[in-house]
Amino acid sequence: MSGKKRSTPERVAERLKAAGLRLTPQRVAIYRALVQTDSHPTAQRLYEQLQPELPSLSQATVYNTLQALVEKGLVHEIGDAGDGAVHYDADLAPHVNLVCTRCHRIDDFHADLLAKADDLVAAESGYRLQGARLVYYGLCPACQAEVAHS
Amino acid sequence: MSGKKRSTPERVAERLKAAGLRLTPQRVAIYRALVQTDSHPTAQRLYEQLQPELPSLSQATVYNTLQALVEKGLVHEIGDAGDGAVHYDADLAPHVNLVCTRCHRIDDFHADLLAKADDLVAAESGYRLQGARLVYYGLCPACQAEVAHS
DNA sequence: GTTATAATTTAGAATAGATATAAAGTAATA
DNA sequence: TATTACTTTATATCTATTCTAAATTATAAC
Repeated sequence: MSGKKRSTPERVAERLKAAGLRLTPQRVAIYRALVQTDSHPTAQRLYEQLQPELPSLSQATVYNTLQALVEKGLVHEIGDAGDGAVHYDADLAPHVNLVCTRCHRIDDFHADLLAKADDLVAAESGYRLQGARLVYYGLCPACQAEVAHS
Repeated sequence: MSGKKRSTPERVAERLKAAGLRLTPQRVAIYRALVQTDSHPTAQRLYEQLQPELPSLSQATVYNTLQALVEKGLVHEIGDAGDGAVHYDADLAPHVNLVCTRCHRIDDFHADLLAKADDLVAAESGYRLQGARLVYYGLCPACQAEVAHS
């Protein structure tokens, strides 16, 4: 809900590497931008924001990179906020997103109570959780089985 | 997660009326379809499903109706599940949505623990909550003020 | 350092979910 | 039944996202 510090920018590169991603200027810039903001930007927003810094950046790269980051579990998709665009968040700690249905802003709300729900949900549902927001992302039991066989 | 009964179809009409919406066959059909399913359909899905029953139905009507239902608080937008389309749910009780990042299905998970979070979030954030899912939809304080003045 | 190669970026075209528009139809009220 | 505002419809349009093919580049091996 505030300009609270999110994460250490210096570790952005190492975290990308640790995830098995090649270290390109585009990826570093996109991931760093996400880590440094609380505003849950869309792909378009990131593209516009990084234009000055990376004039050759293409929209496809932003989308590709975001997809890679989500797959590696470095950022979470928040989904759309009624504005028809997907929002992204690099804050992986369990927290509530408050989505304004009028102006489409997304605020954060941290509450210890919510952390306790994670284990319960995971255990009883059979999902493998990939995040803990007010929407839980994960693989359903059927998909876990299919992935294991491939 | 199961074929659990959702709501009484007979009350679909009265609930539409109580919300101040005109009673058209299209609206009744769309709202009833949402109330009767656990599958969190998209606008497109609803359109296809209702084709046999209402051959003249247009996509715009589905979108218009869903928007009206959301505005009146009769259904919730779940947002997209990684498939680029917005999903809808007529189950207004607080519950977790489990979104599979692979096959994009959305399951439900009810937990009493979550109900307790509502009041806390509402009180401390200043939002007026319109729903309680793992994403909370509502109006932010700024929007509440603006709406009050118009 | 070079080189090889597989991943990545790029620009632009293509796709598809969602919205806007204007005309025709219809529910609700008196 | 007549009126009127609200709805529906079909079509055109918008725009977020994905796809494609060619050019580029990060990484590892030499």
